[in-house]
Amino acid sequence: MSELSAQYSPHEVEKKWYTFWKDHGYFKPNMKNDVPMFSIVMPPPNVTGVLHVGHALNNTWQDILIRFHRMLGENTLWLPGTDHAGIHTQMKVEELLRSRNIERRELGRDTFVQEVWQWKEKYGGEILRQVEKLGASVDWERLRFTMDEGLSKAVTEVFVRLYEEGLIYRGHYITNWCVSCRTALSDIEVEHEDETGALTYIRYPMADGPGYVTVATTRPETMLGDTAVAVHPDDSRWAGFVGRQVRIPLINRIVPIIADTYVDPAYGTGAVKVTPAHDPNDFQMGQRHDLQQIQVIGEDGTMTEYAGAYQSLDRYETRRRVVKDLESLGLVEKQEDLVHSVGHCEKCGTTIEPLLSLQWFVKVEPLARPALEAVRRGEVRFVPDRFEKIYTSWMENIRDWCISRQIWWGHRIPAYYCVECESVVVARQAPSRCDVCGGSMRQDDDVLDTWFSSALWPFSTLGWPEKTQDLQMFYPTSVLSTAYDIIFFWVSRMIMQGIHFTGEKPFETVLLHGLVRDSQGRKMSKSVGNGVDPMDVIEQYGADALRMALVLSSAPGNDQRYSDERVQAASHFANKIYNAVRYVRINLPDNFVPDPLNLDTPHIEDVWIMHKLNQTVEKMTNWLQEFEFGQAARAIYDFLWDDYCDWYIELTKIRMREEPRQIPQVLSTLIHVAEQSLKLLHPFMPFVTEELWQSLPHNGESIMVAEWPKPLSLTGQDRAMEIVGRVQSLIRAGRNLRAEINLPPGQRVQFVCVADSFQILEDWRKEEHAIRELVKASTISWHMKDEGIAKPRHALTGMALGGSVSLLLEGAVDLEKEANRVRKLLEQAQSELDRVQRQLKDRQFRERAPEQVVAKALSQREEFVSRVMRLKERWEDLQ
RNA sequence: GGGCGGAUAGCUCAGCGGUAGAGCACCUGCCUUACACGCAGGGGGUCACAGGUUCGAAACCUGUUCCGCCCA
Repeated sequence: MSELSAQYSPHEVEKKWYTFWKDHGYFKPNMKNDVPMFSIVMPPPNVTGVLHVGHALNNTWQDILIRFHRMLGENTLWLPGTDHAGIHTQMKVEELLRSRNIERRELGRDTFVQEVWQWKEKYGGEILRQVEKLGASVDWERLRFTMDEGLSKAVTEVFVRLYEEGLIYRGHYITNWCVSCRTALSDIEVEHEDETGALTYIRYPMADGPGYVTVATTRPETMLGDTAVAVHPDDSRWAGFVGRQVRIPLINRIVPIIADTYVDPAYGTGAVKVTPAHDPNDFQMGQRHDLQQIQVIGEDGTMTEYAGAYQSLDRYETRRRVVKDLESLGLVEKQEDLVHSVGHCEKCGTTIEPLLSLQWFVKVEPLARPALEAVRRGEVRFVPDRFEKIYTSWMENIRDWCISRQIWWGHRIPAYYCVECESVVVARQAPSRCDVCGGSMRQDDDVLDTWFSSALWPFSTLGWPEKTQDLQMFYPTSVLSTAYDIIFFWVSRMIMQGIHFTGEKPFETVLLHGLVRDSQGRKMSKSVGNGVDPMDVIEQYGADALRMALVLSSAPGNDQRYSDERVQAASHFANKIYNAVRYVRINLPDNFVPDPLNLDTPHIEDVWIMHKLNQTVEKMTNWLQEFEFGQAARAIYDFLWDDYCDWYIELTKIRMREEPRQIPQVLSTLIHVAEQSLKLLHPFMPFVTEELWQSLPHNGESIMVAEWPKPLSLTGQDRAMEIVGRVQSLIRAGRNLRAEINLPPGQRVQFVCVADSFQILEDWRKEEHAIRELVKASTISWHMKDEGIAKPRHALTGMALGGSVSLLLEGAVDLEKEANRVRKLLEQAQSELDRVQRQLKDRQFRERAPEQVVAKALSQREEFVSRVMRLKERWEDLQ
C-alpha cells in the first residue's frame, strides 16, 4: 500500500494477506504431540445459504479463539464445512426447476438428486467464499460436507447400531405434518404462535335417547374423524353419560362416551371430542381405550375419502362448511373467540397438521441420561452457564425423535423391505435378497432428518468410525461456538451421540452467542427485508471493521443490535492505528535496527507505556481465556487509542526533538509497543494488523504465527505510573484553563505551577519539556506551595493532582468571573472532602473496609485538604 | 402456567461490592507535518420502582412494574 496515503484502505490488503496465509499453510495444525491441543469444528452453515451477520459474529468469535491459541503455540485446528440442509435445499432446487416448468416427480428420484448435486457443486461454495472474506483461518484441506462419503458412512453406521441396540424403531404415530413440505417434522421443528381462532361448541346428539353432549373445538373439521367423546371420570355432571353413545353429526357415526383422566373438567363443557388420527393427546387416549383411528385429512391438506361429502376439499374450506352445515342443523351452540397456540412449520410457515403416519423414531431417553450426566458433572461446560439449566430441563423431559423425512435429498434410511414377505432389514450394505423368503428388497424411500447427521459432526468430520490420527488428536474438541437457539436441535444431540458412539463428550465448552438484531432491535428476516448483508459491510468498511464492531458489542449469550455507526467507528480505529504506525515509519531512518529494550536505565515515559502494555497483555490473556471477547477488544482499543496514540506518541514527538540522543531508544520502544499491541489486536482485526506488522521491523514470516505477548518484567513501574499520572493531570488542568478563555491552540502563554511537595515538584520537572509543549507554555515557573511567591491576580487557576496550575494573561482575565469559578471549584472540593472525612471518621469503615480502600481514602483526604486550602487562598486573593 | 434475560447519559451498550464509563450524537476551539476517518476542551445520568443485607449497593437478596425470549 502507498507510503504516502493518509488513509487506510482495507480492500487490496485483505485480499493479499488471506492468499498469503493460505499459501504458506498457516491454517493447518502443527500436529505436534508435545504442545496443548485446541480444536473447533465450525457449525456447518447450509450449503444453500449465504452468510448473515450471525454467521459473521460466530465465525469471528471462533477465529479469535483459533488465532489466539495458534499464537500461543498450540496444535490448533479449525475444521470448516457445510450442511446439506435436506428440506431447505430440496425446496430451493425444486423452485429452480419449477421456473423451468419441471416438477420433481416427473424427473424421478435419481435424476432429481443428481440435479441437487449439480446445484451444490455450482453454488454450494458461495458461503465458504464468504467465510474466507471474513478472514477465517480455517484448515481448508479438512473441509467437510455432511453428505461426503465418509460422513455418510458414519450416518449409516450410527443408524444401524442404534437400530440393533433397540434405540431406533418404526411405527404408526401422530407426527407433525407439513402439508406444504409434504413431510413429517420433529417436535422442535414446529414453531408455536398465538393466534385468534374460534372455539366452536358443537352438540352431539345422544344415539340412545334424547339430549346431547356439547363439545368445544378449535378445529371443527376434525369431527369427521371423531371416534369417541371423553369426560373426566370424577366429573359429576357427566357421571351418567359414560358408557352411552352419541351420534357424530354430518358423518353419522355412533361413538362411545368414555372416561379418561386426561380430560380437563374446567375446559369448555368438560366433554371433549376424540380424534385419534389427528391429535396427539387424542391419539394416546385412543390407545388407552382401543379406539378406531380414522384419517380424514390427507398428506396434502385436503380431506380424504373418510370425510364423506367433504372429500377433496381443503382443510380450511371444510372447517367453514362443517360449521355452516352444523349451524343449519341447529347443532352449533355458540362460537367464542379464543387465542390459542398454533404450530407452524419452521421452514415454510404453514400450519402444522398433526397426522397419523408410519415413521422412524429414535428412543432418546437412554441416550439423554449420560448426556445429562456429562453436563451435570461439568465435563461439558456452557458459557454462559445459565444455559445449562435450559439444556437440562429439556433433556429431562425429552421425547422421542421423529427422524424420517419424506423428501429425496439427504441420507436415505438404510432399511430394506422384502417385496414378498414384508420382512425388514436394517443394514450397512443393501441386501440383495430377503433372508426369509428370498424375495427382492426395496430400500426405504425416506431420508433422515438433517440434524441426525449434524449430531455426528464433531467426530464424523474427523474420520469416525475409522480410528484416524485426526480423531485421536483433535477429539474431544475444545470449544463449540454457536447460537443459543440451536441448543435443542444440535448441541444436545451432539452430546448424546458423541458420548454414545465415542465414549467421550464431543467438546469441553459450549460457547453461546446471541442473535444479531437490526438497529431497532428487530429480528433480521427476509420477509421484513431488514437483513444486513455482511458482504456489503465488508465491501464498504472492510472485514476487520465488521469483525471489531461485532465483537465490541457482543457478550456471551446476549442479543445485540447491529449498527452501522459501530462499524464506522471500528473502521476509524483501523485508520487510527494505520496512522500511528505510519508515524513510527516516517521517523524511522533507513535500515533502522531496533535496540534491545534498555530496561536497566529506562526513561520514565518508556516504563510507563511498557507497564500499560503489560497490563493490557494480562487483561486480554485472561479475558480471552474466559471468552470475554468484548472486554478484550475494548482493552486493546483503549490502550492503542488513549495510551499509545494520545499520550505516548505525543510525548515521543517532544522527546525526539528535545533529546536527540534518545531517538534510538524512543524508536525502539515505539516499535516494540506497536508490534506487541498489533499482536494483541491480531485475533480481532487480522488483516490490518498483518499489514502493519509487516511494514515494521519484525522477526518471522507472519504475525499470525508470531508468539502471543507476555508481560515483560520492569523496574520502577509504580513510580512511572505515579509520575506520568501527575503529569497528565497537570497538562489536562492547563489545557482546561486555555479552553476556558478560548485561547488559540498555537498561542503560547505563561504558566505558574505550584506543587504540594518537593517530590511532586521534582516529578513534574522531570517532564518539564513535555508539560511545556503539551500546554503550549511560553514559560513555566515552578514553585513549592509555601514559598510565599508573589501571587499574580490576573490569572486563571486550576487544580491538578498534587498541586495547582495558573495561566497568566494580563487583560484576558475577568476577575469577577474568575472568583466565581474558583468558588465553584472550592465548593466541589469541599463536598468531596466532606465525603471522605465522613467515611474516615466511621470506625466501622476503618475496621472493615479493605486496606487498599482505606489507604485510598486517606490519600484522597490529603489531596482534597490541600486542594481546599489552595482554592481558599486563591479566592481570598481575588477579593 | 413454568423458566430465562433485559431496564445505566439523547441513542446503542459496557461495568456487576469501594467517589458513574465508552462509542455515536450534542456544544466550544483548532487543517498543531501520523491521522479532520483527526486533536484539545465541555455539557449531559435520584444506574426502572419499593424494601432488605453491608461500614459502603448501579452491582448481592426479596418483591413490584414494563420489554423481550424459551418451554408447556
